[in-house]
Amino acid sequence: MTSQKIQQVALSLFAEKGYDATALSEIANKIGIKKPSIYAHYPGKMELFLEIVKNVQNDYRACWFDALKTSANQPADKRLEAIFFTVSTHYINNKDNLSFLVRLWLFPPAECAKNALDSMHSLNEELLEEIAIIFRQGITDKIFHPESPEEMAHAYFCLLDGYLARVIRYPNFDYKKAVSLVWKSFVLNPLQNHDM
Amino acid sequence: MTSQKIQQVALSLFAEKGYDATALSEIANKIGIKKPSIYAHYPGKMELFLEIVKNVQNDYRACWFDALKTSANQPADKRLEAIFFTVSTHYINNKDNLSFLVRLWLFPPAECAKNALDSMHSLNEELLEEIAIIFRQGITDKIFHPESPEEMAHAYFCLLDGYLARVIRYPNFDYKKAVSLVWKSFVLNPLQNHDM
DNA sequence: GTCTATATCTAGATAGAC
DNA sequence: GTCTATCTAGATATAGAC
Repeated sequence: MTSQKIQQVALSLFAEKGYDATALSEIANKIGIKKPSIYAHYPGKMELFLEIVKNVQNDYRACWFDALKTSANQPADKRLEAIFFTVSTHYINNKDNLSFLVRLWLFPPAECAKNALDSMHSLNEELLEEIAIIFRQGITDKIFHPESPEEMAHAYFCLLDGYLARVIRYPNFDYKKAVSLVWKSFVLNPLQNHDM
Repeated sequence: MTSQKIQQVALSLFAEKGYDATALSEIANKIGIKKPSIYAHYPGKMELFLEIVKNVQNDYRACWFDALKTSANQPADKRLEAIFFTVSTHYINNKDNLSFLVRLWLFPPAECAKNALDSMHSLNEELLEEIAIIFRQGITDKIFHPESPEEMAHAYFCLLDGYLARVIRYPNFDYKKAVSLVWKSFVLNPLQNHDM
């Protein structure tokens, strides 16, 4: 279907160059149609963009809740590690989605900045709370030292977000190797495992 | 001087809305002049942008080398902590510079992407190497376990970059408090300090 | 649904008076 | 160095034939 092809090409260009620097004519050229044909599928550029936003956010949420569900029966520390690996691997294999999402989160188009930030914010708060729950459980189970679970969750996201941002700008890095070391550098198990 | 005022307002707008979404007329309006007057100070929009790039990069480099120099007589673990605090504090107090720099690094304007990425890349490689040197020294001094210093440096930047990205999107967060916990979550001293 | 042709708008940039 | 007036290019979007 042409609508899907438009979305796919638009996602890639929006991810690479951003909303403002991407012309509808460029999208049309890449798929071999003329610019006005796009308007048979989407009312306008912003509507096309927001449709992609919706899909990329749904993919993000799906990836997270899959990781949360799949790891549900593991202890807190192993669970956090599994989620880190699952989410980062997902985005190493979907770099367009990764760039689009990070760009949307940090620097949304000025034209829809307020709404985009609201939706990303609530999505992030939701996941932050899920991670805080795991830290809280880990503290109850005496796997972690008793610190603020919310702040530990923030620290967790600092590392994950920093890692994903690096994936964007160091595309030739050996991620499979790096992810282990990055993860090992994060204190997860100070009560039991003092030798790493 | 008017040139300085233009740069200052342009930096703030480029940081907030990005290069493409910022109009010269908007810059002019904010400082109470008309658009063509800008051309008496800069040959064009891109030249103005690149001038700001140069200054923001110089500020970044200066901040880093100041942190490196000031901490030079401390042991490796304390040194890395001091640098983390110095650099993050600098950018918490200069949010325009922070947004501009992160935007430039992750999503430079399509028009100058190749050159901008080249200069940011070499700047980052330079700092990555400085941090790797500190890790290497720490391994020699038996402060750290013997891992790849380069990869440890990458992990260090993952945490720092993730923290700084979070500063952009959670401006009301208590950073002074958070930076300690974020830092404590990073394994620095496994050979000596097993109790954090 | 796709096309050609065109309307409309806005932005960067220039000319030239003061 | 600043202004008014203008040029030009390129973008979104629309009209209407096929």
